[in-house]
Amino acid sequence: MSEALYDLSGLAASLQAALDEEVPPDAGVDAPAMELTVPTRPEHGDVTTNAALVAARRAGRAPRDLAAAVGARWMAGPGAGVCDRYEVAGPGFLNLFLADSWYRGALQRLLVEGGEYGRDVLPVARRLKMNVEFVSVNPTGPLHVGHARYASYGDALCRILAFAGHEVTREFYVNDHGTQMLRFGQSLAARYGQRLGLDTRVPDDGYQGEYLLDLADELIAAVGDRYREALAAVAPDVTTLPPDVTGEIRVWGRDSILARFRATLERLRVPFDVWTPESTLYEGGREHRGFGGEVGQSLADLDGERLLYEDGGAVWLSTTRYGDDKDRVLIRQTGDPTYFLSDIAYHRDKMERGFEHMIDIWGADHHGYVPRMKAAFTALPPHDPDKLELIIGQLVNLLESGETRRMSKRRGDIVTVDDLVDAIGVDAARFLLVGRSHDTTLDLDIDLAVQQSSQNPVYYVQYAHARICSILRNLPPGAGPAGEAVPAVVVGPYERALLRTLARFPEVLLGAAEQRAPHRVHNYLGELAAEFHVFYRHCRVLSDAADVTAFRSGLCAAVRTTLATGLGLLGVAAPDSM
RNA sequence: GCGCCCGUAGCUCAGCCGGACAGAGCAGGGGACUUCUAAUCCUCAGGUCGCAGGUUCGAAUCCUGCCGGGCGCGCCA
Repeated sequence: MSEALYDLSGLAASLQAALDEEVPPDAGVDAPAMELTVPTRPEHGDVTTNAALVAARRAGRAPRDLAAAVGARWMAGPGAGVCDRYEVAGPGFLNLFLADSWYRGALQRLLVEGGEYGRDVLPVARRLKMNVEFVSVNPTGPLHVGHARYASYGDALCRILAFAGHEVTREFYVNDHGTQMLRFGQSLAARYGQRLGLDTRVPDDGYQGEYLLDLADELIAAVGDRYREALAAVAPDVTTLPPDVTGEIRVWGRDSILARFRATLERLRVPFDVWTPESTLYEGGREHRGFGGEVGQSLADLDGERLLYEDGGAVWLSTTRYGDDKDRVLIRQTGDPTYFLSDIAYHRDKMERGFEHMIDIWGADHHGYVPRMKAAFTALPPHDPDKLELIIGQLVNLLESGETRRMSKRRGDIVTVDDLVDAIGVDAARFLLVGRSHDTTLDLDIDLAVQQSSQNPVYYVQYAHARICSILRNLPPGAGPAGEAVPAVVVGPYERALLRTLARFPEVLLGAAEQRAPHRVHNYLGELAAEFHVFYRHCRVLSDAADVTAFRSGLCAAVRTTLATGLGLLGVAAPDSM
């Protein structure tokens, strides 16, 4: 029997072949794909397929008759060695009751694949050179818990996409060019002045947060009173400072905050490959409409497409040509570029870097921006909207003992990522934040999270891993899984259940990657851990029978490896002991 | 007003590219530690899948319309 049969996709392929022999596929018709699943109810078999239901119409046969025919054909062929019996049930399901030999073969596969189990589930043809951009916060203040969600989601997604076979570059776009940065620089300058005893004031529309006082202290430590005179000359109004002074302060502040970002994200186990500052998009290159760099090139491209026009002293892009509901300004009346123009240049830059697919992860408060970004992207060569995928993550509602708490960075009223990690730890935070679909608003009650952190489901999963490590440590010498050899023991119900769950892992990963849904891995790990804990309660691993010990410890090793792989994909540690 | 997301057990949410009597965690009731880690296991209780239509052999899942909540609709980012 070929090794390929000992996993779900192998079984599915052989059943598909039997179906195709029974009902030759119609080249012209795109039939819905058959599915092979592990049913929740044991009487529905070890695995079940809807193949006959899906093909019945095309075959012009009754689903139950077709299921019986496919079952008989399959059992006479590839199923003979791995399946005890089959049943036709319900409207036409084909339920398979697998033999011990299949389970032993499945375990053997798991042991052979080890830590590689589940890797590269994507067919080669569908693997892409991808860029995933996420977090991308203005460097004007600390990262708050909302950012922690996108960081955790984006990071887990990147890990999953890469594990599934894509080549992934993780990127942080730094908005360091616009009005908000200007206000940030002025606010920092004012705080710096205050620390030097001047009566400089933070502008009304500036950043009032106290963290800028800390930053001002650091600035003094770095440059002393270098800007004192300039500030004293304009006090209390910092908005009239010479541009070179605010510029220097702004850049220093930006770099200082970016350094903090890096430290916090590293702590959260969210690494980035590339940090692209918006300001660099304006540097170098030939000028067009007064702008150099990637920005100038983008303007030239769009002019080439005849999509730019002037109105009211501003330069507009005709995004309506590509489905937006109104045109958008790229260059303001004042001559200043809009954020949108930078963003267009940024995406042009990513395309030039050769990515076959780009994912941007944005917060729901930016979703209104999607049509114009799509339109602009499509307007640029190669005019392919499918290369850009915009994922909108819903927001985090911060609750305080049941009451919604509003956060505002400019007011400085925030709960930071570091606060969260201090309170509940990285593992609990990451597991909590990717446990739900990105499409659902997440209610986060910090007090409750702290209170409940000890019963966070993450420990349930980690405990299963630690338990297995302990068991394997207690194995007498030579009693462990004997390499890849799986003894011919009878496979009991708990072992079977565990192996079926293990067998689902590649499909779970594929679904998580395709649907951009890390929470599927999260949920799967809970199921696998539960299945293991049940097995542990009912089956003694270290037994007197050498073959049983070898089989069960092999099974444990496979569970441990899969747990470790899955936890790793979520950025959560897999401890050897707890 | 228009657009996007959500509405499933007391709470927080899975399931949603159609499939067999709707799942988990937490909270609640009752049990199990001379045994490889009790951060565990077993068990009980708990639901008009927001409402109403439609498509289908089959709808929590797809379509339409309502209702409720969140977020947007700047020459801010």
